[in-house]
Order: sequence, then C-alpha cells, then structure tokens
Amino acid sequence: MYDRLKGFKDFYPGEMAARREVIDTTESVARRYGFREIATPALEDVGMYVDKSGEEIVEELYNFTDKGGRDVTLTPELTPTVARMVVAKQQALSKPIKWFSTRPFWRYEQVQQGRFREFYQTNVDIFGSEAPEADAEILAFAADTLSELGLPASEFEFRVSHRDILGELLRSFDEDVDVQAAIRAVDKSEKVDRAEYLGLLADAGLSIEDAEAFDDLLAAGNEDLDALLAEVDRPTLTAAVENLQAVLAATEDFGVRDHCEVSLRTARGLDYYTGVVFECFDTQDRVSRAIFGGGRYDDLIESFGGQPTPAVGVAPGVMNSTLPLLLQEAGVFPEEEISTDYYVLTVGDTRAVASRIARELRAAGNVVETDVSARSFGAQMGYADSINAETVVIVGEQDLANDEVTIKEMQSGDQTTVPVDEFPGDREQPRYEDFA
RNA sequence: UCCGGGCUGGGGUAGUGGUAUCCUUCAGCCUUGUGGGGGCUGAGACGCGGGUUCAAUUCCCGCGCCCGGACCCA
Repeated sequence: MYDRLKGFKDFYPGEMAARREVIDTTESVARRYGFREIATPALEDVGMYVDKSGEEIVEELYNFTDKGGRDVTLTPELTPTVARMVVAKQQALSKPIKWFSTRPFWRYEQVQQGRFREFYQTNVDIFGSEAPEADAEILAFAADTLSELGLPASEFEFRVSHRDILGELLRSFDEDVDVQAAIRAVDKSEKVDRAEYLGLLADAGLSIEDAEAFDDLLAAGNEDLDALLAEVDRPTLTAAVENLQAVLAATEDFGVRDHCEVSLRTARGLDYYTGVVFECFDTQDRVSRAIFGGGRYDDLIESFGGQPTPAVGVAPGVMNSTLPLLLQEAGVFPEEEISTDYYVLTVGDTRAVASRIARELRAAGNVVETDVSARSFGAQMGYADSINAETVVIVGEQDLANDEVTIKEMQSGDQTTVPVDEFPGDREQPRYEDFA
C-alpha cells in the first residue's frame, strides 16, 4: 500500500463529478465570451521562470535535469508559457488574443487551506488590448462565472486596485522609493498590524510621516478616486486614476460593477503587474484567503522578446483551491455524487436482449450500466441503488416469456411492464411515467 | 523552514503495558425476480522507525502524513 505524496490529492468519482461541474461551468462561461481553449506542456525550461522571477524561484519548483541534460521543471503557472506562445506566433495571431485553459500546476510549497502542491486553475487571458474594456471583460467573465456557479452576488466581491496609482502616489512622496517593496507592504497591510505596515513602508524608503500620509491617501481614494487628484498633481497619476475609472465604467455597462469595490490596499504580491489588479474575496469571511486574483501585465510579452503587447488575465482555481472551498461554505457546491440514467438488470440468460437495450439507450446519449459480474437479482438492485440509477430496466426470463421487460423508477419504487419490442423504441430517455 | 492540534479496519469510534469494542462500509449467502428493511458468514485497523520492557497500539524519542497558521505566493 502506497501513500500519496504530500500536497497531492486523489479525486474519487463522486468528488470528481462535483468538480467536473465547476470546471464545465467555468469553461462554458469562458467559451461564451469567445475565449478559445489552448493546451500547454507540463514541462518547461526552468530558465523561463528563473529569468522572470529570479533564482529563488527554484526553491518552489518541481525541477530536475532530464536525460538530455536539460534543466526542466513542472510548470508552476501558465503565464510564462502563454507569453512564450504569443511571442512565437505574434505576427500570425489576430488581436485581441483571447485564450483559456484548465490544467494542473505544481509548486513545491507548504500545504495550507486551499493550497496544494498540485493545483488546478482555469487561466483566462486577453493579449493585445490596452483598452479598459479588456480589463472589464476579464472582471465580467469572473463575476459571471461565480454567479453561474450559484454564488449569490452579496457573497463575493472583487477588490480592485491599480498598480500605477500606488506607484505614482509613492513617487509623489519620494522619487527614489522602492516601489516594489512598498507595494509588497501594501499587499500585507490587511494581515499585519499598523505599526508593522508603516515600518515596511519605511523600509521601502518612506518616512513614517509620509507612510501615514500615503496610507491616508489610499483610504481617501477608496472613498473617492477624484480626491486623489485634488491632493496630488501628477499627470501619470491622473492617467492611472482615469484608467481605473474607465475600467469601472465599463464594468457598469457589462453588468458587473456592483461586484467591484475600489480597494487601493489590494496590491497583489507579484512584480509583473502593471495596471488594474484585483482579488476576489468572500464577503462573509468564511474563507480568509483571496479566492483568486488577476490583473494587467503589459510588460511581460516584451520582456519575453515579443513586440510590446498589453495583457490582462485572471486565474480562478478549480478542483482543490479556495474557490471550491467558498462554494462549499456557501452551500452551492455541486452534489458529490455520481449519477446513472439506466441500470439494465439481467435475470437468467437474457444477455442478448439486455445488451440490445443498453446499446440503444447509450446511443441516445444516456449513462447506462448493466451486469458485468454475473450477480444475483438482489445484488444487482443493490448496485443499481449504489450508483444512483434513476431507472432500472429488468430484463428477466419470466417477463421475456411474455415479450415484456419491467421498467422500475428507483426513487418511488413504481414499476410497470412494457413490450420488449417497444423499448426503448424512438424514445431518447424513456421513463416509468411514459408507460404507467 | 517555523508554530499549534491530530493519527485505532474504507469511514466513524471504544479501549488497553499482555494485539482491540461497537456502528457503518464492502463481499457472499438466506433469496435466478426486487435496492434504499432483516438475519447469517466473511473481509478489513493500532502511520513508520528506534528506545524502555518479559511484553508497546498504550510510555519515551525521531520521522512521516493530515488539519490549521506563519513565511512565501509566480
């Protein structure tokens, strides 16, 4: 008996059935927005991540040297891969490029609630549009997905921020401030106490007074973005604020403005974000971590050697992340049960007829099982019950002597006989009530 | 890497320095013709390693794994 690896998870049929529904819903929304599915390798050159994120990243990778001496790694995220794909065919692809994919990723990190070493995400990205409508479409996709998954509007919110607003406000205090460090401090502001937060800002190069003034501006901006422009006169800040306002205006028309809340203390930890960033949260606080996040990363494609190409995306976790957790807490996670349309039960030597019926029902698209274990009547009934068969078709020697089969509706226990030649006939999904 | 709490059949539990209770589950049968009732039979556990001991599931140490948190979060 072998144990599974720490941080990895098995999904049995019932569990997978529920997760399949979540994935199908998410992908279905993406398809309706015109995102096209792509598939990508599980292994990439480790250098692609080191170049983008630094040597420390290797600590978090499942990397190894392959038999050809290449340093490779299981992919920890999709973004570098899609960036590579965009760069490789940049001239051939019509813009905007709208892609999605659902896949596992691997990170060697500590296991916590909603965080495993193998996890699944549906990545949804738009490349080649810097328009606010692109940011808004990503937000709209995300909001529509959560709604379609059954999550009430009041139970989730997108905390929307803007990297350039943060950066310009910081530079308005001190042009030499370490913006990345300060943004990481902002990212932590909700988790640490105020003194520590201000201390981190001070480490980034702000005086304590400036740090306090900066944080006051963030609070003011959450209430009214225009207030920032009154306080700080910088053209680049004005542009950033107007960009965020334009994105929010677009979400209004896209029908998802109510899900968005300006939250300048939301920053995202990553360095490559450039404009709008957002994180989805549980408004009821049942899940304390971010459900997922996304944002704009306009410089990444160029840094991968492509033409300057703006990009914006989001990556909700499916299968084993915080999103399923939230759906469970909210009571809208799909039933973790398998379902079966028909069980064709055989009694005695009736395989020929039973097989014909099973075949025809399957051809019509139904989920159909029949006995493959030479089991007794009672045992077959028990099995049919255990797989949640909706209808049992009893093909027995006694009924066949009268050229009949018995149709039994499992939930009620009601049953009736039907001429064997008429079943299933032209019906795609014949039920007990069709013959009662 | 660190901190807290855990670990007894597949699941849930009882209990003990002398290898284990009950429920459930699973398989078969009672019952070639009725599951979500009943009866019988069977399967199935002390996370791993070391130490103390005549004897360890029980006590001690280490490790592993699980749950939660810190760090990190591409």
